[in-house]
Amino acid sequence: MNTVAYDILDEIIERKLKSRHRIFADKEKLHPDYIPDYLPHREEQIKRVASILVSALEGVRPSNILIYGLTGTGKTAVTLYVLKRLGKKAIDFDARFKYAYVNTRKTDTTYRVLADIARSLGLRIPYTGLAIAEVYRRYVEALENWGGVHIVVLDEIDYYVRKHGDDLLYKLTRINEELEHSKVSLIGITNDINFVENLDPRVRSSLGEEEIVFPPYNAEQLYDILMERAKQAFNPNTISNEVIRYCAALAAREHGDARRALDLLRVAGEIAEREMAEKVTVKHVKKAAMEIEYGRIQQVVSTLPLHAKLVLKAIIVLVRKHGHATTGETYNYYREFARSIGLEPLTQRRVSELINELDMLGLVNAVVVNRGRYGKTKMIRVGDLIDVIDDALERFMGE
DNA sequence: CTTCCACCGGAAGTACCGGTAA
DNA sequence: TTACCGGTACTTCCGGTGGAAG
Repeated sequence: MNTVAYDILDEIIERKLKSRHRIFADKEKLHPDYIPDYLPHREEQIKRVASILVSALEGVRPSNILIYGLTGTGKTAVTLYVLKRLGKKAIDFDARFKYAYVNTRKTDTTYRVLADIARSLGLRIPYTGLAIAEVYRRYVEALENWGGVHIVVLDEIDYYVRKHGDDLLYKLTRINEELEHSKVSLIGITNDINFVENLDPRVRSSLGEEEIVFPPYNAEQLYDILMERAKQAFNPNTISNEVIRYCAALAAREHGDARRALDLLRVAGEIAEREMAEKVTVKHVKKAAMEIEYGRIQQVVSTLPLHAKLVLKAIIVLVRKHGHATTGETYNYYREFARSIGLEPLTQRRVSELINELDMLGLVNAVVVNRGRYGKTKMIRVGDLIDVIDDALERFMGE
């Protein structure tokens, strides 16, 4: 009896192990953070970035760079690609060259941004406890002791500036005035082109010494990108041109987002593998599109603070009833709901902010409207994913 | 043309937490 | 141990506002 159970288990494990390598040869090649050796349709941008930064190898401070482009247009990939190459060359040239990369959406406080920059020089900075001025002091000190060219990449700076203003940017653009033996160059990456307008003019002119625009990819270019990666990521004969073309077309519809296209391809492959299919098909891609969207919602909803969940629930109930909701309606419903489960409700001011946060997370759509005599409020709507959101909400309501 | 609704959203402040340095 | 720091998650206060109604 036992042997039978083991046989079954063995078989499952064996089949699982076999199937794991059936579709993918090297899934890493499709990972969002992977930087490939070849970036199709970005030769221009690579040249620009590289020609600006090479002077670092001679110890000369390169101009600051501001990079614009929508999500998934290769901004981060190109920047890191050039910096990595330069880092290797620096060894041959015996040049003192280092770089820091900070995504200011993920690392979204002044302290942590500065700490990460300082850490890239090998400093040990505690997670908390120090004054920001102290972290800055240590960074400057380390730069002076080191004496090289430090390139600081601030990715998605529009998010940081919106939240905390441009004080840090101002400080960093002027840091060279305090330095004698070292130099610092900044590379700002943003997908919001308008964001520069609300920068301090001094910061704007300094950061924008050089500006590079990354246009969106079209379907054909996306196809080339996917093809290039698919060759490495998939086993032969597991994926067709048709499937790749389909992924490219889907992503092209969304402002030519290459990351999206690669995600689709990777998840489609995972689904095919799970289903023990021989090949990835268009059907798998369609499933992947759904799975990515559902997964995102589950993830976002599950990490929402309790009161944000209650507010979201209130919105869903009201939208189901009337097709839309306003801040006032939402607040009244939320307040009674919170009281009914023995919670002290938050203020309307705070709830108004929570609604904005839900909007930014893409769970709801809130637009400020003026209804004349009937006042000014936010019109809140929820897309066709309302049922998916509600499902996730029910599942994670008890934290 | 003026009123006035139903909010918006900035500013300042409070409480708390996890942490450091000396 | 004590003084202090930054971040989070709020509250309190309040001036501001576009446009339908009067």
